[in-house]
Amino acid sequence: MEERQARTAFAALSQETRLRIVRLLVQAGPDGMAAGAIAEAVEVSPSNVSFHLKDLEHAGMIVPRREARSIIYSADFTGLRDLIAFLMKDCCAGHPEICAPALADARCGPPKAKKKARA
Amino acid sequence: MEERQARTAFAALSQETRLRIVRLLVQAGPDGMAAGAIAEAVEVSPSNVSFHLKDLEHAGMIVPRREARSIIYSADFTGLRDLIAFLMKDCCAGHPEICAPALADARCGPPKAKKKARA
DNA sequence: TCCTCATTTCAATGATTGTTGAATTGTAGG
DNA sequence: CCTACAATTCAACAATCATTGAAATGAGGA
Repeated sequence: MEERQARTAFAALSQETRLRIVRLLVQAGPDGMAAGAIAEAVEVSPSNVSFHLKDLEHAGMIVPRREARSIIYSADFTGLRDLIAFLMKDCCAGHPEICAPALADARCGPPKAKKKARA
Repeated sequence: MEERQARTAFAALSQETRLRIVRLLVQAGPDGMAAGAIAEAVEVSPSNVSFHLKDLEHAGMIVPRREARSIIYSADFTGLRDLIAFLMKDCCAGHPEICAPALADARCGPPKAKKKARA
């Protein structure tokens, strides 16, 4: 992933409404959600959600598809994956020992049995 | 990491000069670099670099220490690590199989022997 | 103490970005 | 074809952010 594209993605995720949309769509999974449903869920006007959806799409964080009268958006897992990879490459550049703990800490999937309070 | 803090970090990394500073400091490692040296490296005015350094510090991406007349900044690997963890938690929420490839792809350390063109 | 160097702070300006409501496009059903 | 509905586009305005140069702070050396 290029630096410019990464910056665009970071900018997209830095805005409250947009980050909420992304998290919502990640939760929703591949099925995605219609623009209207997203607007309702995040409580912003249709035109505003449309504005942010376009931004997220441009940033490669979500992907749209038409379905009847609705437009369904879903998380672009490839884009998210690439962004994580970009960040890790930077962070780990020459210092793998420092970033290795991130992997353990991020532990994909549901928490199995936390050892202590460690939110 | 809280969502609000993550947004601040994303915002910090979304700006060209700031992202360049972070990457520079990651490369520099724990020794870090003086503010003046950073300004020279990224080719912006001292006051401007100071503005961005403050922002990055606030975002938890870099950490300052005084050394004689200079102020030395270095990458905050803990902050970067936490941001990666935040992104992975989101991305992987319920979909570990989708994000797992990110780990292999980000491969900490120098590339060993790429199989093909896979930019 | 006085002087110098490194960095930060400040105020002003220009540039981006987010929000709003009205008008528009595009899809489906009667 | 006409109506209803989903979503987007547009123009305008408010708000936030980046850049600049001058002035201020703070640490060391003479």
